[in-house]
Amino acid sequence: MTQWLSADQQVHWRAYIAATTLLHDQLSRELQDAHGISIADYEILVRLSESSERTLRMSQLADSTLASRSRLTHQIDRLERAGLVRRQACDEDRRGQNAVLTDQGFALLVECAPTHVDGVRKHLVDLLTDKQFTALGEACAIIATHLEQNPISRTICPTVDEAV
Amino acid sequence: MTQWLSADQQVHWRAYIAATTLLHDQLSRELQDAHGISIADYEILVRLSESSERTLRMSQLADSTLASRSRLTHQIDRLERAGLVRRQACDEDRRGQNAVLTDQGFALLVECAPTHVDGVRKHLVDLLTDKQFTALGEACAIIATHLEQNPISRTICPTVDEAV
DNA sequence: GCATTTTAGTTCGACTTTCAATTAAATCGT
DNA sequence: ACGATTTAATTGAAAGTCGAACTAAAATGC
Repeated sequence: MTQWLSADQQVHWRAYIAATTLLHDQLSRELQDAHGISIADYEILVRLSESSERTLRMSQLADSTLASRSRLTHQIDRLERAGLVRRQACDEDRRGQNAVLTDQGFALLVECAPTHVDGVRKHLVDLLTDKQFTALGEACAIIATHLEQNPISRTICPTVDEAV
Repeated sequence: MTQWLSADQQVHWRAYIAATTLLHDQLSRELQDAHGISIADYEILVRLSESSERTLRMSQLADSTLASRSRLTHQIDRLERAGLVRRQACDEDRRGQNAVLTDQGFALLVECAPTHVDGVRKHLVDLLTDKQFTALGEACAIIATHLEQNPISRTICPTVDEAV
C-alpha cells in the first residue's frame, strides 16, 4: 500500500521541483545569452579543464557529467566542430578515445566562468544563510550517494521474480 | 571581480548538481519503465487532475509546469493523440484552449501515482530526517520564490546600458 | 470607434537527447 | 589459444525541446 505524502511533505517536494527546474533554466539562459554556450557543454569544458593534460576518456567524461555514452558522443561531435575540444586516440586501449580541451575551449571557459559563478551566487548561495546552504548541500550529498550506490536501478531494473 | 566559490561551497554545489540530476533521471526512468510515461507528461496529468473539471487553460498549465508555451503545445498534441487529454475551445476567450483530462488519462494517473510516490519516498524522503527534509524544502522555497519573482531575468535580459 | 499593443496559442526549423543497433577491441574461462 | 562475453564508443532514426515568427482575438489609449 502506497503511503502518500503529507501536506507538508508535498509542499517541500513541490518547492524542490520548482527550485531545481527554475535554477537550472536560469543558469542555462544566463550562459546561453552571454556566451552562446549551453550549461551541458559548459560542464564538459569544466571537467576537462580540471583533468590532467585537460584530457579525459569519453566514458569518464560521460560518467562525471552524468550523461549517456551516446549523448556524450554527440556533444563532443559538436564541441569538436566548434573547435573547443578535440578527440585523440587512446594509447593504452585501442577502443578508447580521449577528449582534449583545446586552447580555444579553455579560453571560452575562462570567459564563461564568471557569468556562471555569479549566477550560482546570486540565485543560490547568496539567498541562503551559511547554515541553510550547508544543510542543502548535506541533504544533496546523501541523495546523490544513495543514487550513485544503486547503479542497478540506474540501468536495467530486474523484474521482481528475477531479483528474488 | 568575480568571487569564486570556497572549497566547501563547491562541494555543496556539486552535490546539488549530482542529486538533482540523478533524482530526476531515476524518477523519470521508474515511471517510464513501469508505465511508459515521461515524468513531464506525468506532471501534466497531475496538474489537470487537481483542477476543477480536470481542466486548465493552456497557458496556466504551461506556467504551473514551468514549460514554455511551445513545449506545452507539443506535449498536449502527444497526450491528445494518446487519448489522455483532449482540447476544448474556451468560452470566455476565443483565443483560448482548455486542456481536459480524459477518463483514460485519469486512469493512467491513478495507476502511475504509487510508482512515483514510492520513488520520491525511497530516493528522497526516507533518506533524510524530518529536520533535514524540512531544511531542504525551506531552502528550495527561498530559491523558487526568488526566481519566480524575477520574471524579467527569466525572459529577455536587458543589456547593462538599457537597464541603467 | 479605430489604430496600436498585448496576449493566447500554434507552427516551423534547428538543435539536442534518447534508444536500439553496430563495430571493434579487450577480457574471461576453460 | 580461442570462443564467448564484456566494454568503449559510435551511428542513425525517432522523439523531444527551443526560439523566432506567425495568426487571431482581446485590451488599451486617444
